[in-house]
Amino acid sequence: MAAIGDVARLAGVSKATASRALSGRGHVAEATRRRVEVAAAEIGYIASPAAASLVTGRTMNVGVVIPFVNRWFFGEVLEGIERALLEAGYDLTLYNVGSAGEDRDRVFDFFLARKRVDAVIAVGVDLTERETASLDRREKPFVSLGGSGAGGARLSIDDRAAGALATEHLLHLGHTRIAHLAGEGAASTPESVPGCRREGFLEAMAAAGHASDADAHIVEAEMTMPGGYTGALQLLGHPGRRPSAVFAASDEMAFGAIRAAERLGLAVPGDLSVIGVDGHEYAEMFGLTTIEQYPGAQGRLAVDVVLHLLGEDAVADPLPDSGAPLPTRLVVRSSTTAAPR
Amino acid sequence: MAAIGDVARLAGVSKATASRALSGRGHVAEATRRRVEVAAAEIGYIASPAAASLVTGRTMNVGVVIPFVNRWFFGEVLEGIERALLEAGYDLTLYNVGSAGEDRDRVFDFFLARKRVDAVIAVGVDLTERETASLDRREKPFVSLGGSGAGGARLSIDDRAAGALATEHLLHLGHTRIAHLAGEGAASTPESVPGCRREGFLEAMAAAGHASDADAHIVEAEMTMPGGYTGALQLLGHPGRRPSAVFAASDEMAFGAIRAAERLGLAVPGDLSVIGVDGHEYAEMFGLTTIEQYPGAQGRLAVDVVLHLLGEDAVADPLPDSGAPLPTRLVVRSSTTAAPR
DNA sequence: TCGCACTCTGGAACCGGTTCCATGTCGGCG
DNA sequence: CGCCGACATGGAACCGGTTCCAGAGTGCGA
Repeated sequence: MAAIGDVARLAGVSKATASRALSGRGHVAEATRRRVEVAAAEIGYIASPAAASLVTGRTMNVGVVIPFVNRWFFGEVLEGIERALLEAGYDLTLYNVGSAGEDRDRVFDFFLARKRVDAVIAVGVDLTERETASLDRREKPFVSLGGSGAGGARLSIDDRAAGALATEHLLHLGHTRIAHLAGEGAASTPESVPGCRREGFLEAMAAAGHASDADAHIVEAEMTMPGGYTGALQLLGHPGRRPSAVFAASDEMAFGAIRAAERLGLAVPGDLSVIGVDGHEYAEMFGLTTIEQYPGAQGRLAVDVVLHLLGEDAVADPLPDSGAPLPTRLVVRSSTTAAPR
Repeated sequence: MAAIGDVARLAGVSKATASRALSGRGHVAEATRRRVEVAAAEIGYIASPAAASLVTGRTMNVGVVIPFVNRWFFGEVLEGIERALLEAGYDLTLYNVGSAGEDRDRVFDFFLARKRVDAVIAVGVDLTERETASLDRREKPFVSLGGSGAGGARLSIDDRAAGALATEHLLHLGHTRIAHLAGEGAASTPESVPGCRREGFLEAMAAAGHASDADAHIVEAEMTMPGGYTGALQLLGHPGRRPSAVFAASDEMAFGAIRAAERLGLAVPGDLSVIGVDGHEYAEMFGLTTIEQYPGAQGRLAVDVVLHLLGEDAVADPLPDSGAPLPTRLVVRSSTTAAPR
């Protein structure tokens, strides 16, 4: 294998100069630099990142902890992160861990604690105190995107506001019997993403004077299409007090709800209005009204923040106010309409 | 930072012995090993992988090249790979690159060529000769899963047979006007995954004496739900010669086709039978008949092969015959039925 | 003309492990 | 009883870069 010593010898300089020439740090005469570069190209020299990180302490590698890759929001975030890291010359090490468990502990204690990553991005993970402490102790910067956990930078939309906005949209259309397809754990963990969206729903319903109705019309389910499907079947199963509108905690759930409604012979939006959250790429096809968030952009932003934390000065644009929620937008399509009188 | 020298000193042994004790290689007295372990735990010692790989040449890291993470098959494969690598103590570095382009060259020339990964798994990527040559030159083992490319281990289902099987299922049900929703590039690249499935379709149709019909009934589209939706609208748009069955190249396309049919007022399977390929987790919900493959298991298998190539002897079960296609299974649900007379 | 600052370069230490080789000890066997 | 081999351990080299420090050469202002 070609080492930097070989390059140096071929170029007739010392290892020190060769290193400076190739890395661009320190003073090297232009002619020398060129000679070194030619020599390096000639023998197909490739620097050993292991050797470099041994002395610099940087691995040029960012760990990403994410509970799913196969749900749209998460996949999209992951793609955004990947692209941004690639551009910055960083590698992305993937840790696909979900709920607490042996695997999760293993990742935090063994993989992340090792010196293989310079920083960590946690997507949709509610970090425990022990976990953030472990990261802090190793002085690893981390940002969490759409998940709770003290310490570190935190990025997320205002899920409470999103839930309220979606509900208000339905209220403005004249709906009063509005149901909510909540994500798992919404009731038990109010500070989680599904929890906040549920809170927003309850708040808006209460403000409109429908507090008592609201509680009874919440069903929790997996935030997937089948989850939304079975949840909606439950919600719509009692012909007597059937809701005229459903706020689904995610677009995938909303798709499932639409399908369930059609299965029951209910027209959307004629008999049932449906609104979701995400801005899923299939929303257009389903004609789904939704609160768009921009997961790809969120991923790229998380990378910006992390690079900034790492002291990478290439991050040109000033970061947005930390703490300010990420942008969302209500997009009205054909799945919501005025309540039948 | 605690280094192995500190551990050694605390335990009253040499660096060499400490290293042997912690890594488990070579002879160390049981009592000594215990002393070293206690010392390491006491000061919270964590080995530097950079230092280790500098001398051993192994990074305990596998690169995964994958064009999408947000399509079900790919996401599922990725999760399978991740889990298996984690169990084996390897890290997974993700390279999300699709079609040829600057990014792709950059990944192969810059990222993969660097010595950061011990091996590469390419999922659904048709490797160019230049790319495989580059990997070979660096002596990096690689396996490609569901993609073409000479050299290296190759894992995939028999896509031609899958296409034929799906078509035959429809033929057995008495359908004769069968359309095919093909994936992009099916016609132009016959050895690609969509290409093989299309070949299988044509073969089965020809064998049944419907060759002339078949050609006219193929539409290519993105292998996604909207792709299947718009493709199906095209296929079903001419009431005169409307097909009575559709073979979609992927389950996601099939879902889109089902939705398109319903949008057009066609009952599935009454007016239109639909079959897909994948065994998508939503197939049950849609009642979709499909050719199941097992992407999660495929991912794990790819890891087994790669670890075997790396000389990891922990791979217990003997690998299946290389070259033999991966298993598939026809699962009949409610989206296919006998052709209307 | 001298001195200072700045550029360019090489030597050498160092990062933190692994591994080769040498040394020493001990038990078993002929 | 002596020898051989297995086991246990330490010393030192080494992996391949980066960086500190020192020294040489150059240009410019006082």
